[in-house]
Amino acid sequence: MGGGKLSRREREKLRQRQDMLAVAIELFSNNGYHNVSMHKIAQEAEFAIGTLYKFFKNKEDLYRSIITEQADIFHETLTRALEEGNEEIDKLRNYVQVKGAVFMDNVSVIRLYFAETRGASFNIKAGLTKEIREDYEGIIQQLAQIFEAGIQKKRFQHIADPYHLALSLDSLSNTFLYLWLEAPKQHPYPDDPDTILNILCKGLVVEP
Amino acid sequence: MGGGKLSRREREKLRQRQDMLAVAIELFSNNGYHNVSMHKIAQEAEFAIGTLYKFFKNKEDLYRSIITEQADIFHETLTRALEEGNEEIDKLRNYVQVKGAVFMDNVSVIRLYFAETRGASFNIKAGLTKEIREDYEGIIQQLAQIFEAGIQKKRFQHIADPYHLALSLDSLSNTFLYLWLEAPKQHPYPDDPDTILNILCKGLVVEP
Amino acid sequence: MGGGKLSRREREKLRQRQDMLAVAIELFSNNGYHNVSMHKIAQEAEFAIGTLYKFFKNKEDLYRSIITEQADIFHETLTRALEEGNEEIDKLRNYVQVKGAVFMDNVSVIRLYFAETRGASFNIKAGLTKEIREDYEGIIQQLAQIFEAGIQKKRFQHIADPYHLALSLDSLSNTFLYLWLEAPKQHPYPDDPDTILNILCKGLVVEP
Amino acid sequence: MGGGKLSRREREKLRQRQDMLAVAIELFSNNGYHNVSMHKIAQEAEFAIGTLYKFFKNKEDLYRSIITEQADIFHETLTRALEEGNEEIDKLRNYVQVKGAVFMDNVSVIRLYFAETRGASFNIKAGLTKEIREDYEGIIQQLAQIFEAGIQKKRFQHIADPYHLALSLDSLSNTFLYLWLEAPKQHPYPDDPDTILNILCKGLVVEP
DNA sequence: TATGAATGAGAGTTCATTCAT
DNA sequence: GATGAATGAACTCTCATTCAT
Repeated sequence: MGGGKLSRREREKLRQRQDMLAVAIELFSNNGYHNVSMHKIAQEAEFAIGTLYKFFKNKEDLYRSIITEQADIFHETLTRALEEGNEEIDKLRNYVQVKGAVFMDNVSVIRLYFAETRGASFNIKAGLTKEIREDYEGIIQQLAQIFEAGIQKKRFQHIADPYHLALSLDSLSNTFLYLWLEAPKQHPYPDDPDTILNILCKGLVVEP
Repeated sequence: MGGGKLSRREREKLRQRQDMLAVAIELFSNNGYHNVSMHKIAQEAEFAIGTLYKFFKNKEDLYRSIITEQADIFHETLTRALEEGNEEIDKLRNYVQVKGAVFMDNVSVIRLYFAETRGASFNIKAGLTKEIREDYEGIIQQLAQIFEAGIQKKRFQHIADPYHLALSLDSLSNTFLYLWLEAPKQHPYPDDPDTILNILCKGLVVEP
Repeated sequence: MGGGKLSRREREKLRQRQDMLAVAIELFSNNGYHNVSMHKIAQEAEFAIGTLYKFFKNKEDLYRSIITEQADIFHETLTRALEEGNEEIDKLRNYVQVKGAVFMDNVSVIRLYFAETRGASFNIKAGLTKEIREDYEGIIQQLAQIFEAGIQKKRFQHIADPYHLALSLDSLSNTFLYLWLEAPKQHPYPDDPDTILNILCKGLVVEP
Repeated sequence: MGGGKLSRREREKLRQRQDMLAVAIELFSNNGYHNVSMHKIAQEAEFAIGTLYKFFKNKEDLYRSIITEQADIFHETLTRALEEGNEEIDKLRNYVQVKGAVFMDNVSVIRLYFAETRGASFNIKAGLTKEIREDYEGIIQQLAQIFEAGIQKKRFQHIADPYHLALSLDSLSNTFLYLWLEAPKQHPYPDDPDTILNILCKGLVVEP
């Protein structure tokens, strides 16, 4: 992002950190938090165990770093997607499309993300989840407002509570992402966001 | 259910097994697989640890038993719900209603079920999930056939691939179950299945 | 002590506990708390590490058990010694003699005891020491009262504050115990307690 | 001390060494050998860890340096105190007074010193102690000779073996130093050395 | 047959020490 | 010469599993 104002040392450090995180994401994603040891992560990342602990003060901190950093990226990207476009329907299309893109670019991390936002994540430590869920809730609220605005502007029918509609749209896009995740070739995430929106909106949009 | 030919001994054994499973479900559901020890389960169920191992050959086997047996009950119940009613729309209504009922009666187990079918089931051992997913897939296929039939009978608009519609309906009901799970009073699971079906079907059903 | 009302199981357990404590005392005494690992203790006591942790919930608990249990025995024995005899000088003689006997019977443990009551024990955990030091202080107070009584009865000269005299007597007996500890044959702890008492009391006792 | 032939470089080095030692003394004294890391020492002394290792080949060497150098100062000071004064009683008074002064000026170091000469020095490595104990033994011998001379000159009564008297005097002054250490205001180390000497000598000195 | 004491592999974490820069 | 990032042996502690009683 920014200029190149980091010293060689700092750049090197950042790269090491990224390497460790990348390995950890892969392992956690494939095996689950409790089935991955710090030694395993260190080994796969080709660092000594002590080095790993120089970067992350403990296992939970490493996990927390993954989740919060990745969630930040997702949430920011999605928030921005929801702000672009004038028409409500365009914002929704953006959301579906961008969500697909960003998740498909981060396959490994989404399992962890899903686990934290939806699944039975047994709060590796209570509170971790809280922050993320609040961000997630923020997105849903944003979506809900878009639905509400659309309804008020008579663009959408008032077929359900806007908050429910928001959750539903998110849920539907997740469904397609799951499908794709399990068999990417057989079930590609739709290029056209209307494929997903139609399921929700075919009866939603007020025909002009 | 089956005949009545179980000896007193066998009945006693079965009851012990049920007791163990019930305790394990509660513990796993509240704490997660890795945060529950075999000792804890034995203790809470008031059996010796050795006795627990007489019934389940190891921790994974115990977990697998819970998941598969409970999933069987769910799937059977849901399958039956999909067979009742003549009109396709009634079958769907049944599904949404029965699913809500059965899940709300088994709060503890659904977290585990969700974890296995969707989110962060890190395959306690690969293959566990497979069996359940196949059952789950069966339900979805059944649902898909109902949608397809409805479309062919011109009861439903062909707004999307029937398989996608099936997944979507299931996903929407899950969404409402999650909501209820997190705040039962604030977000009751709708009494009227149309609340959920409308989101999907408002534009789906062909107005007569 | 009491009858034999312990079951075979309980007796066995007690014996195991004693074995573990005995090994731990020896190791801690010779090497210091931080230079002895739980594995080492388990190994020397010929138990699995897990068994050791069945008896003591952690390393500190094991150490605490040693110190408090042994200190209890010492303090009780010394307290009783101070209560026997009519004349103050006899009580002091008793103290010096019994202290020598009890310490010489528990060579290993006294290093640990000294470390906790006097030496620079860096409070394996603050508070451990507190309890023991209070017991120790109790002994000193008892001694001080004896000196005070002796002075009031004109048996002793008032050559110093009774509390200081109490500490001094204790300190002098420690000095002889140290000497004996380092070279038992060359520096036997005096059979005759007056050898020690004279250093303090030659000018203390009022000649009749 | 020696000539003045140290180069600026050498003087600088010496000062750095002193700084490191001073920090280490404080930390070891407050926390104990095993609860202080080399990193902590380096950090507090504001040197790089590598620099610390340039001055001391390992942690033990650093500790050994503290103990031996400080002990040297103490022993030299005490030895000189024992050489001043004509009368034996004055030498003893000097000893008690100077020992109090030097210890009270070096509070931090005396805990370590006590640990090494008496209590729970668990031979950070056997042999460390040896050197110090020999020095200490030297002091005690010197004291013993003073007692012996006093006895021969009929200044002191022969109430006990001179060596025992020497140890006893040292022990008594330690007792008062402990007291002061734990509660400086409540238990000041006596200004008048006779407060301590009387406990030992009230009956020792032959009244003229 | 049911029991639960005993086991020990393996987890997370620390820190003395080294050595390339 | 000074630095401090990197190392990995060793520590404390847990818990799934076994087997003699």
